[in-house]
Amino acid sequence: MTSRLKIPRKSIYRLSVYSRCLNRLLDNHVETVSSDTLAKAAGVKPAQLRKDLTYLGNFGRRGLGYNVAELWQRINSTMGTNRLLPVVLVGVGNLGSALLSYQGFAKEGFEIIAAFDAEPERRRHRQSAIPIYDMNRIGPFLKANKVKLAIIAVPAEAAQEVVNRLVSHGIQGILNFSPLLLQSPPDVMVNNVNLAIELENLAYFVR
Amino acid sequence: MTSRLKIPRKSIYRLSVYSRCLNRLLDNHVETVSSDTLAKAAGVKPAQLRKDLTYLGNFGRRGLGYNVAELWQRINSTMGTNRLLPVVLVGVGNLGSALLSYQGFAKEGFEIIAAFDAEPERRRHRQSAIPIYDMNRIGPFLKANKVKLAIIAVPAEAAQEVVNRLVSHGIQGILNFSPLLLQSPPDVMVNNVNLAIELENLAYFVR
DNA sequence: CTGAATTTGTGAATTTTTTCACAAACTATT
DNA sequence: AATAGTTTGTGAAAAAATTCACAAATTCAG
Repeated sequence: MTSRLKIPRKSIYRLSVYSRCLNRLLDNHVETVSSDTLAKAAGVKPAQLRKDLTYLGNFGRRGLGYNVAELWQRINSTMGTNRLLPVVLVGVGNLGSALLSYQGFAKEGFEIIAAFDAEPERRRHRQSAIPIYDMNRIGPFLKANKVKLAIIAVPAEAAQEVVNRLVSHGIQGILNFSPLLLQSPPDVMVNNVNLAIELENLAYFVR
Repeated sequence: MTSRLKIPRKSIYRLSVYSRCLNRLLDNHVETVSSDTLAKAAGVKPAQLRKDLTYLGNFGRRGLGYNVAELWQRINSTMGTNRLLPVVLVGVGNLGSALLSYQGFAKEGFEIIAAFDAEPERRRHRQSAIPIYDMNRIGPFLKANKVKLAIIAVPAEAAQEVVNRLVSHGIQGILNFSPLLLQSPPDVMVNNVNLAIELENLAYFVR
């Protein structure tokens, strides 16, 4: 029941989507929502939504639906989103500097506490409050701050080396924006975001 | 056999990954590659790779592997990546302006030919050669340039309206960076990239 | 040319994910 | 308090995706 590790990866992913939809319902002071309504908002089938929610326990009210606040609570405590999670960014080029000033992360419970770059002095042009350090300081920093998550947005040719380094310093999750497949130990989870692939994928269907 | 619409979505996605791996092999003047080697590079199982490739026909040589150049050809002609596809960007905020200067797209066969924003005069600070227009000029532009693909990176509250507008002007594929589920007709394909969700997903497994 | 070693292509088995469909639980109304 | 109307929770069915495993094709070394 509460054994968290059994929740399928895809369900986890969708739970995030639900949480986001719930935010909007909370904003609008909606108290109760049915699987049908929420599923529509999240772009999934109602049965799938209910199936996903059963991993969190049973707390819907038949005939009425789910209490928005409670559902939000449950999802977020399961996802561990209630505390701000420290994250570091590696690579402050075009994409990296955009991610630095991207407001979205903070809003969702993540805090980029520092950025690292091979040439930090080149990146000083931003007024962001987030410090940008030289790569060679990353090891001690990660240990001192117990950082477990990293976003990497470095050029393809540097990516693998960065990963090795991060892993050796205890990083457990990596969000990779480099257009390259990264080798990593099985206990380190890597999520890849490849913008070019996303577009290509789209282009195929468009013809 | 050649009926393209039958290739599963996920296979299409992986084909892009293979193509990218092949690029590197081509750079290194490797002539032949086995499913085993390529699969390893792409992070999939060999059997899955071969299964995916059967959608493109049979052209591997048993005992030897695949001709790198031919395989690349086949994948790219199937994916339609041989010609530069025009794309527009809507929303030139933090993320949008990063995408504008992101070199990756052009390298992969896409060309952002224009950007649009509700307040284009605010966005003039970049030295990019790509013109930034006011949103109200988007309709005629899309028609004149036969643009079928759009990237949207606008705030959540504006996203749906932008989609409606794009769709009404013939856009067929949308790469959505807004943290919101978009309603769209079934014949318009939307790929969502939600950075916060990716991180959250990672965070769950990290604890 | 022969035989050992590779590697593809693919039906079939397996696993995973999604969907169905309906009894049970509850609400709301009168 | 009875009835009609919702909506959940979930086994079971279906569909989709992945993996297995092996015959057939081919290479390559000697």
